[in-house]
Amino acid sequence: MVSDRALEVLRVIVQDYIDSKEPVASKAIADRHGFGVSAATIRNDMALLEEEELITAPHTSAGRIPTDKGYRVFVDQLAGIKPLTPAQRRAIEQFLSESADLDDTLTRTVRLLSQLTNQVAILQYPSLSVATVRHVELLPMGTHRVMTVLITDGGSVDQNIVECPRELDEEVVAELRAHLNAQLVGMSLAQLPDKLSGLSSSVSPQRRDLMEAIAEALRHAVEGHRSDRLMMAGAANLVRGEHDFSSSVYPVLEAIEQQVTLLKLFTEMKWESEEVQARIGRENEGPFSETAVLASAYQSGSDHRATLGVVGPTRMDYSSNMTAVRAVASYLSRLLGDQESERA
Amino acid sequence: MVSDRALEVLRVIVQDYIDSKEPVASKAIADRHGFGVSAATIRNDMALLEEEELITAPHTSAGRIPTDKGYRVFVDQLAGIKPLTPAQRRAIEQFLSESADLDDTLTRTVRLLSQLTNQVAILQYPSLSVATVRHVELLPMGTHRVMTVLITDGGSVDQNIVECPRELDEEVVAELRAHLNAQLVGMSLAQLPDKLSGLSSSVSPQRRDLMEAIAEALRHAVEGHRSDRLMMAGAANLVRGEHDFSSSVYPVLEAIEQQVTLLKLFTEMKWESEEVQARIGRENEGPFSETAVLASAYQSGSDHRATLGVVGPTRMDYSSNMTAVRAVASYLSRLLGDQESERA
DNA sequence: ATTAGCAATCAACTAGCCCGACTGCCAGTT
DNA sequence: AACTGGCAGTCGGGCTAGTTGATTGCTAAT
Repeated sequence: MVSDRALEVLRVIVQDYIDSKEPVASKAIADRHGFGVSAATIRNDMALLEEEELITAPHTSAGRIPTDKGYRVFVDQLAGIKPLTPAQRRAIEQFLSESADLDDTLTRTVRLLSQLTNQVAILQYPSLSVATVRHVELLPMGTHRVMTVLITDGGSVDQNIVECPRELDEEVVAELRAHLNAQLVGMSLAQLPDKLSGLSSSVSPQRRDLMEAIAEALRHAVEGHRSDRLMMAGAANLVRGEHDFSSSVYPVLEAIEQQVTLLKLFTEMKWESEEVQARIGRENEGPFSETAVLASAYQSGSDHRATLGVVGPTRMDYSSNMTAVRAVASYLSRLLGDQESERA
Repeated sequence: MVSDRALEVLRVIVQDYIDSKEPVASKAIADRHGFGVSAATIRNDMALLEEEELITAPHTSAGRIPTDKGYRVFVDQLAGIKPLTPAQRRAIEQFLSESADLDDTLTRTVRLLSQLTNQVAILQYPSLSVATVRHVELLPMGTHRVMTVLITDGGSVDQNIVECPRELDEEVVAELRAHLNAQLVGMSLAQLPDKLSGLSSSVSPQRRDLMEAIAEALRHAVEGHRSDRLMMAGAANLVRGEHDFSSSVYPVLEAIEQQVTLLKLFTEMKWESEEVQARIGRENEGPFSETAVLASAYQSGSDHRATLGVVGPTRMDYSSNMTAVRAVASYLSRLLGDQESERA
C-alpha cells in the first residue's frame, strides 16, 4: 500500500525531474520541500514507490526518476490544474483577433499550441465527410468546358474542370445547376457519392453524359477531402533538449510526418469525455513509446469532432501542457461554432 | 595558380568526404584514385589547395575537408550531371500519375523532392498575386446574408460571408454579380484591391453599401492569399545524421518553420537562368550559415514563377541533389502548364 | 616535377584513480 | 510503529597519463 505521503513524494519527484532533468535524491526532497521528516524516511517511501514500479533508479547510486507508470499516476491523481499565465492568455487573445478563413484559423491554432507548450503541436483537419453541401455551381468556360464548384458549410470549396462532349448551352447548364442544387444541398459529403450515382438517370438522355461527367468531378472533389490529414507545428521543439530521447529523434519526427501512426492513435483514444487524454511512454507502441501524447477533441461543426494535441518527451510539464491543450481545444471549438452560427 | 590535377584532387576530396564523412588523407587519394603519382605529390597539391582556402585540416594530423569555397568551386566547375537513377524515375512517374488538385500536387511534389534527395524539401506556394480572376459568384444565404466566392485560374477558391444591411433581392444580387464579373474577370489579384475601391461608386446609391461590403470581403480573400508561404517536407532528414551540424539543428529547423528567412533567401537569388542555384555555408548568413540551400524556379502559371529547393548540410551530394531539384522543378512546371492549358 | 623517407603532431582510445552523490540497511530513539 | 542518524557499499563522472595510429610537412635524393 502506498501512503499519502509517498504519493506526495512521487509528485515532488515528477515535478523536480521535469524541470531539472536530473534524477531526484532523497536528501534534495527532504531539504527543499520540508515534509517535516528526514531524508531517511523519504528513502523508505521511495523504496515503496520503487516496489510499485512508480519510480526507478538509473543506476545504484543515483536519485530516482519516474517510470511511465509513475507519470500515469501523476497525471491521473496528482497533477493540479495550472491556470494559464497572463502571457498565454494574451497570446490566445491576439491569435483570436486575427483569424481569417478556416485554413488560416487552423494554421494559427496549431502554431499557437506549439508556442504555448513548447512542444510539437498536431491538429487533425476537421473531417469533411460530415460537412454538408451548401451550393453547387456550374460555370461554363468556353463552349466545351464547364467548371464545377462545390461549396460546403465548413468554409471549404473545391473546383474541377469538366470536358463537355457537346456544345454547351447556358440553358442546359442552368437546368442542371438547379437540378443538382435541389438534389444535393444539405447532403453530407459522405452521402454524396451514393446520391450522385442515382442522379444521371434522373435527367433526360441527351444530358446524361454531361451529368455523368459532372458527377465524376464532384466525386473527385469529395475524394480529395475525405482523407484525414494532420497539420504540424513546432517540430523544432523536438530537437531542442536533444537528450530527451535515448536513441534519436529521427523515428519520432519521421512518424509524425508520415501521419498514419498518429491518426491511428487519435482514433484509438476514447473520446467520451471532454477531457484531455494522455498516452504516456510505453502505452504507445512503436515510434512514440518514448514520448507522451496529449490530445483533446474539439468541436469542428454542429455535430462533428476532430482532435488536436501535442507530442513531446514523457518528461514534460503535464500540468501546464494539458491546460494549454484544453484551452486551445475549447477556444477553437468556440471559434468554429461561432463561424457556424454566423453562416446559419 | 591551381593546376588541373589539383582541381581533380579537390573533386576527389569533396566526393570522398561526402560519402565517408571523414577527412580525406593524401594516401587514400593516391591509393584509391590512381593518379599515377605518389601520396607525397598529392600532399603538395593539397598544400596548394589549402593556400587557396579550398580545403582545410580539422587538426594537424588529419586529412582535409572542403571549405565552403571549396564546395563552391566543386559545384561551379567540377560537379558532373548525375542522371536520375531508375528508382528515382519510377518515383517521379508514380507521383505524376496520381495528382489531384493543386494543393495535393504541391504536397506530393515537396514530399517527392524530400525523398529523392533525403533532405528537407521546401516549396514556395505559387504566388496568387499574379493569378487572375476567373469568376465571382454571389450566393444569397437566407434574407440578410450573401456568400462571395472568388475563383481564380490557379485552381484556388475563396469564400466569405457578407452581412447584408437590407433585405436581399435575387434581382439585385444577379445584377451585382453580372457587374462584378464584367469588371473583374481577367484581372490579376494584385490589381484587385485598387479596382474594388472604384467599384462601389459605379452602382446606384441604394446598393452602394452592399457593394462596399462585398468589396471588403473580396479584399479580405485576396489578402489571405497574398502572403507568400512555404510548404516543407522531410524535416526528419535534418536530424538523421546528427553530427552534420556543429551545435544543434534547432536553429535551422526553427528558421525553416518561421519561413521568413527562407522566403528572403529565395527572393534574393538571381533567377535569370533556368538553372539550379546553390548557396553554400557562409554565403548564407544567420541560421543557414552551416547549410547548403539548393533552389530552382518553377513555372507556376503562364507568366509566373515560384521557387522550390532543398536545405541540407553543406556536406551533401550536390550532383544528385541538384539533378533532383532540376528534375522536380521541370516536372512540376510541365504539370502546372498542362493544367493551365487544359483550363484555357 | 616527383618521390621516398622521416620526424613531428595530435585526436582517439584505454586504464587507473579518486571523488562525490546516492542508496540500503541497521540499530537506536521517540 | 514510525522515524532518525550513521555508516558501509555502489557506481557514474571527471581527471590524468600513457599508448596507438593516422597523417602531415619537410628535406634530400632522383
